[in-house]
Amino acid sequence: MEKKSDPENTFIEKFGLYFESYTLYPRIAGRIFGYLLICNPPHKSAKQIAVQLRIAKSSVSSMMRLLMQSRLVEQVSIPGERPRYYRIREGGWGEMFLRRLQGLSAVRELLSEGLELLKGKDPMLRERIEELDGLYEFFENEIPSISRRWEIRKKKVIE
Amino acid sequence: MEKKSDPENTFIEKFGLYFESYTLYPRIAGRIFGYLLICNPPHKSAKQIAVQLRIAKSSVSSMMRLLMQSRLVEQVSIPGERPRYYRIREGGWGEMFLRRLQGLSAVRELLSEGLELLKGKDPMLRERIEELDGLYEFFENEIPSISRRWEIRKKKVIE
DNA sequence: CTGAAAGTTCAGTAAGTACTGAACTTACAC
DNA sequence: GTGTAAGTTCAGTACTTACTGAACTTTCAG
Repeated sequence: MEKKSDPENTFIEKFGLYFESYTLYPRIAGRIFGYLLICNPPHKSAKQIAVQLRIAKSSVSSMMRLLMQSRLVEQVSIPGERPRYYRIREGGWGEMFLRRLQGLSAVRELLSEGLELLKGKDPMLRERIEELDGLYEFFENEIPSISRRWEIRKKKVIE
Repeated sequence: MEKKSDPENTFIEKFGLYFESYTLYPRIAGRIFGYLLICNPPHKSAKQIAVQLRIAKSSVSSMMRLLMQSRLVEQVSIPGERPRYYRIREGGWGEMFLRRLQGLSAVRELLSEGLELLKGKDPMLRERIEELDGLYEFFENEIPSISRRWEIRKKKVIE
């Protein structure tokens, strides 16, 4: 009988909670990702994951789809072995991170609708929204140089 | 009888949904914030908000507490008038935005627990986590210069 | 081919949270 | 001071989403 609160499980549970609040994916997806971060070997089958985390294989199935779609996880096939294995996809998290940063300024479209509503009224009334919009405009402009520096830094690490 | 889908309400509802998914506050808090972004005059009492948005005054009360705590909204008092009024607090959103960026790298602590678990094992196994940690380390280092540029840009707008 | 394991789908339930309404406390205009 | 409106609290309900289990389809080792 396996303990439920060994360091591995503690890490997995914490990561699940983190994942839930930062990525808006279900906790269970985060547990799986957390497990794939620390398991040995680094690839596991759906069955192994279900058994290890004590979750339904249907949950594993749908979470795997989710993690594959978001390109955080990839499949590995092993010759002569029937099940497919899953492992963390290199660079996947970084790509998602950047995608999220880029997505942040999507709110500007909504804000312009707000400005539209105040058209013709006292310009002072528009300042509330313009301040907010200015922030996202600024941030939008920051992204390209951030990603450029990130690419450079990645290369340096490889060398 | 007031229409439910005039442009104001559409904006408020959209903003509520946006708020919910990006700030992790309840949708109703976003509706209130959205209303305070477009209302005229820009300050409203709890009662006015409750009536306008057709929500319980208890909800307004607790959401106001939330919005005040996060410093997105501030109170205004008007002499000879009993109710307190609320309005968008200048700079509040930007401060929250920065706080969130700064908070992002909190995950590094968790990641170091993960590395701990792989101590003594094949160094290759650690790469999954180190890559992730490297991303947050990079981003952490970016924040100061981003906030510096944001401060500069804010000053320029005032001039 | 074929049986058995791998993998998917989906209806139903559990769990968590947002929101309300009613009962209450507080504050101030008179 | 006092009555009334402002404002708070909280138990309960409604709503949403996560997760499961069972029934199903697919895949492949033998």
